[in-house]
Amino acid sequence: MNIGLLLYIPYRDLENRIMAAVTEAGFDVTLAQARVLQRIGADGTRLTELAEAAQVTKQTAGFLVDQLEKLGYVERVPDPSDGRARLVRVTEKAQGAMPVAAAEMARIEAEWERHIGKRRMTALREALEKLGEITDPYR
Amino acid sequence: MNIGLLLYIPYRDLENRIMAAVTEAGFDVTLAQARVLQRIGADGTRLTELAEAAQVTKQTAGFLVDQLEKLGYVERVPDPSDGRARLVRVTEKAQGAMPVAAAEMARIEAEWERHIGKRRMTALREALEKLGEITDPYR
DNA sequence: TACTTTAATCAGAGTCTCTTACTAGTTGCA
DNA sequence: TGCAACTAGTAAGAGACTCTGATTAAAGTA
Repeated sequence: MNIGLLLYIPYRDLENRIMAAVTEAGFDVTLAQARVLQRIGADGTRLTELAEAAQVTKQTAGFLVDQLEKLGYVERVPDPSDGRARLVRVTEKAQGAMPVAAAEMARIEAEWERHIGKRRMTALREALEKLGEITDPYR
Repeated sequence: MNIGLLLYIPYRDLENRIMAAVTEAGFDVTLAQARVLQRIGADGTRLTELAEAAQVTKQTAGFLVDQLEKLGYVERVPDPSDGRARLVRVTEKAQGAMPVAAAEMARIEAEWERHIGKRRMTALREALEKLGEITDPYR
């Protein structure tokens, strides 16, 4: 079976379940918004960096940040080190969603490990991390 | 690092490269169209099955098949076993694209194996296949 | 100061996907 | 047989996402 599909199937399952858990907990974000939200660092992140990390154009990232801002999940503050730039930061509201996502992720990982075994799970992680070295464009 | 991202990064790289190779070879299909095209079986596949396999609604699948039909990559023929249904089949034109995609995929897999080693690659496949048992909704 | 680059935004369009509602053909069962 | 329930597919319309191209403002540089 096609390695692409093999990678995609569990990824999609994970993503769907995490989104469902977050939505269930009352946080109303879309998948695209979540993908951006996820990349925002603790001290705030510039839009351009966000766009690169999420692999979308700056326009798209800006569009999504606009929505997140309206929903109260992020705020834009001036970047003290560069007058042109602004830092996107997550608000307290968004921080409430993080543990929900993390808990669901932990639950899924535990399930996966139970099904394929601890050894295979470790091997999976190791192989993927090594693969990231040549497939991650932002590293 | 987040297992979801770990899965997604190589997947995305693979997909991007295959799409680039197919486009380069003169086949003008979009990603969404390719995702549907990929699932069509040798004897044709019903729209509903296609929608399920690609995890989109019937309407979306129909929309994409319409486009593929206009582009000459697929054709719809009556399903002899059910008067309501039609079978979507790939045309000769589309069959020309398959080897291009397959060749690029083989090239990528070889690269990956060179980087992470034969043993890890085997372990990766094995883990993913086992994971598919619980994460593939269409199995 | 003038030129080049970079961060972000604006305007507009195209693509993808969904929900709801519908038509037509099939199947199960009284 | 005849009808209710189901299934395959389509239609209409809206919303979400993403892109290209152009613009503004601030830095950096010669």
